[in-house]
Amino acid sequence: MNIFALVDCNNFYASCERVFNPSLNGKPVVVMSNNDGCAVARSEEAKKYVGMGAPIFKCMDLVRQHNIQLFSSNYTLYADMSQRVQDVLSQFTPNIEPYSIDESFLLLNGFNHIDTNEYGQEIRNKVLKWTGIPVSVGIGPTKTLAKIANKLAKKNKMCQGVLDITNHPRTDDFLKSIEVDDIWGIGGQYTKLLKRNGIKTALDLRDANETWIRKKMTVQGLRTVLELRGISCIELEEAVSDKKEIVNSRSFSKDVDNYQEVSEAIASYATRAAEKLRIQNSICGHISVWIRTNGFKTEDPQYSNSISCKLPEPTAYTPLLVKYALHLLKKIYRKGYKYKKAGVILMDIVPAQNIQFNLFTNINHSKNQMLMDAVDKINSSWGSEMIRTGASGYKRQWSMKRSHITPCYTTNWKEIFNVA
DNA sequence: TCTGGGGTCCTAGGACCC
DNA sequence: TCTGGGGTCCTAGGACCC
Repeated sequence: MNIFALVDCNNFYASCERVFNPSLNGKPVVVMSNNDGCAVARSEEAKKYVGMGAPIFKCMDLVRQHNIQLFSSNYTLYADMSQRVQDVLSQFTPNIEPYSIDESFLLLNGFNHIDTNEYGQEIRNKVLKWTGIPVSVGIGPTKTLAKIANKLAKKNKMCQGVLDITNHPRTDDFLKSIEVDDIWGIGGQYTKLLKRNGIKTALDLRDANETWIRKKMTVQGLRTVLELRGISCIELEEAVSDKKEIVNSRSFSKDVDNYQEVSEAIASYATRAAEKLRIQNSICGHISVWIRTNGFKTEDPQYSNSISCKLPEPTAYTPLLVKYALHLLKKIYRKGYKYKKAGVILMDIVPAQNIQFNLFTNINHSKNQMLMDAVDKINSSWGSEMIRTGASGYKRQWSMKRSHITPCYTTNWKEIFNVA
């Protein structure tokens, strides 16, 4: 039998900000999404005032009233802190899967001789001591059950942040206390479907009819049911796999009503997507571009469209990808709308060594490659977009708003010590 | 004034081929 | 009056995750 542990950082982004500013301890802290749009992380103290995903501009009264500390998100900092947490976790087992920026699955097979609750406490204490980040640990025989155990460990003060529900005499009570929408794999649509059919808790779902579930919720739903029964269907994925699709998209900080600015944004997004593509040493064969107006402004005329094309040969060469992205944008751009959001998607991604040169194009691949290597090196040491294509603009008034950003404490000493 | 961004998997249905 | 069937590939869209 497998033993999975899910280690989840508590209120991760808010906790990261606190590590470098301990005066925030005990105070309500909220970290905002890009453009300082909505709440994406809240300290315990802030949870009663600001909902998850709540638009911040609608909460400003409460923010002032309770002196809630607001932060723009700083993903450079959070990614580095995430790596530190993983480094600590990897001391506890060789089998580890970083699942998201704030969660990791650990496989504890063969650890039968130890008390898993104690081991969980050790993990918790060491991560806190070495990184400053508080975590919760849930343990169970499947990933889905480990997720549930983690939820219960967070909810229940008595657990002190750790709960193992493997062969627990109160398993049925535990499952009964979990609503279906709190189960990993059950989102809004399936919750509606299940509740309509009298399936309200994890216990109900565990005991549901397999055939019905398969028919209504595909094999993925069936897997969830089996996992609730303790049958492990979702394995640990230790190898970090290459992305099959790379997306770069942003909302603009203001409405944009001219082609020039939208095209700067698209060029800039294509540039960033191409960088990510090269980081995993891949090339792409398809590119897609989309734009849309602000759906919240129902009084404005709305437009949204997307378009994609196959590239003459797979590439990771920024100038070429920018050229195609702009070519596609021209086809879907319509005058007379106020645009709010746009994106570039790279698809048909394969390893760079799989390149099949097109006999009918005349491209100097090794020269292009050397140029991209040089640009990537410079940008990674001197800051992203230090070198960029002219098409991505100079003034860039559309670019993201981040009014409450903290320094990249762990990765940029120049910034911290204010060196020019 | 102000409402995030980046991914994966599965299925149905159309296109196309023999 | 009569108008095939089966396989495969691709894409769009829907569901989910953090």
